[in-house]
Amino acid sequence: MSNSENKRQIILDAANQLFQLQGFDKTTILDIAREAGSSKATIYELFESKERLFVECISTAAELYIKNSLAAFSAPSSAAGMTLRDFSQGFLNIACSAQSVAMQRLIISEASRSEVGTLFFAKVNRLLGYVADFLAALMATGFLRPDDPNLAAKHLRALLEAELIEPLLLHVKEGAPDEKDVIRAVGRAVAVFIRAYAPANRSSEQRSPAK
Amino acid sequence: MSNSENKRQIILDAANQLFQLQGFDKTTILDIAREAGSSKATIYELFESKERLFVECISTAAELYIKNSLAAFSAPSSAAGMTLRDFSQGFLNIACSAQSVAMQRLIISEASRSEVGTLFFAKVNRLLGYVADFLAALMATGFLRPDDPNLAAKHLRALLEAELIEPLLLHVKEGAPDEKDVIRAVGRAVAVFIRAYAPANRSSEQRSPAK
DNA sequence: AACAAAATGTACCGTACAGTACAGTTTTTT
DNA sequence: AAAAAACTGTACTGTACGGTACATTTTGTT
Repeated sequence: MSNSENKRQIILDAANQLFQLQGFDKTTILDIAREAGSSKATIYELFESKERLFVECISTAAELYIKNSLAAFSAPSSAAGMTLRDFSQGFLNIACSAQSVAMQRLIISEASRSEVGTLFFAKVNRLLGYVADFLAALMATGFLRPDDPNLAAKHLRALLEAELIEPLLLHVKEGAPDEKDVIRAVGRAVAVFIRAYAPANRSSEQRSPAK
Repeated sequence: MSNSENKRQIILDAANQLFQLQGFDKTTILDIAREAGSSKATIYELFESKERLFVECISTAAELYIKNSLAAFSAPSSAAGMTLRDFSQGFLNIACSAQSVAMQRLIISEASRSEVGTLFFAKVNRLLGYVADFLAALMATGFLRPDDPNLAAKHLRALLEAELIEPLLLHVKEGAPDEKDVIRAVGRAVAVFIRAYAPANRSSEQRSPAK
């Protein structure tokens, strides 16, 4: 029933949960063992050290974060019905989730001690690369003015995160915001982004690219 | 020579430096005592606990962060020669400094355990309030389109931080970026901001408000 | 049922640190 | 110079945890 691969996954899940809930230092190996219904000895059998276990947790969580954010790009109606809003909505929803916020806090906390910072940075850049490609396409169709798509991607992300992320990261608000609030923030951010990157002659009132 | 107030300040400075360098957990009271040329006993004479000492450090650092960011607003040529760029330049320079980055990392790290998150959030909101007032004035003069100035302030800040902050926070890059790079990032962010918040009829090529 | 492999619980080692107590030393005040 | 105050170094308490070793139990296989 519970072969070695299962145990490993169970321990990873437990560790992930506890790290996100309590941070790296305050989570002990014994905590993880108990949560996983396992033992210290088994954890050290399957993982080299607490640090390696941690890195593996973060790596998995970060990969999930990126993959979920990219979901909009691999939707069936990819080329046609894809809009800026679809991606933005999906991205901000993911970014505001309790999981993602906890992960980001963890990564920032341990960045100076661990390799997780570099690891996450690389994954985020991959994500931004995809966004840049998408924006470049919009520039090619004339929906957006021609400009550096990589810069535009960073600006879009920044605008999306402008309203909701900080209070979560600073633990002023707990739990993901209402879906309604996310949608509204996305609307405001995307509107500003489109105005900023609109072609020179048109400054607003254009919603859908290549519909 | 060294009265009680001096000792207190010396200890605060030492603690501040070590907290920023090593984080809360890895900095011991003995470290701080040694760095301050003092002793554990004296620290516990002057401060209630390690946590209180920490909060006082962060509070001071955060206050300085805000005050420095606001420097542009209290410049002598305030009403007249003040431009969006002046503030933006000053703000991003501060925000990219090793001090500020370390402080932000510390705050995020300890936000779930300590009151520093709420404390910092309040101070940032105060800063954003001033920025919003300034932007409201620009809207009144017609340099910017009328819109929610508080939202505009958040968007401006987000755009300013879009390029340079994350690699610092994630410890991918160390030390403040070149002044030149900061200036360039400010230029790009401000240009995008102005386009986004430009009045409906004009979309670019307008640089100075109320010159 | 018998054997092998995996997993568990416990005890242990070394280390580390917040906070306290205090005796002795230095500095300041009178 | 004497008295008071501030400061220091050290030792101690209590606690905690990463990692290892191992004897015992559970699980899976033939």
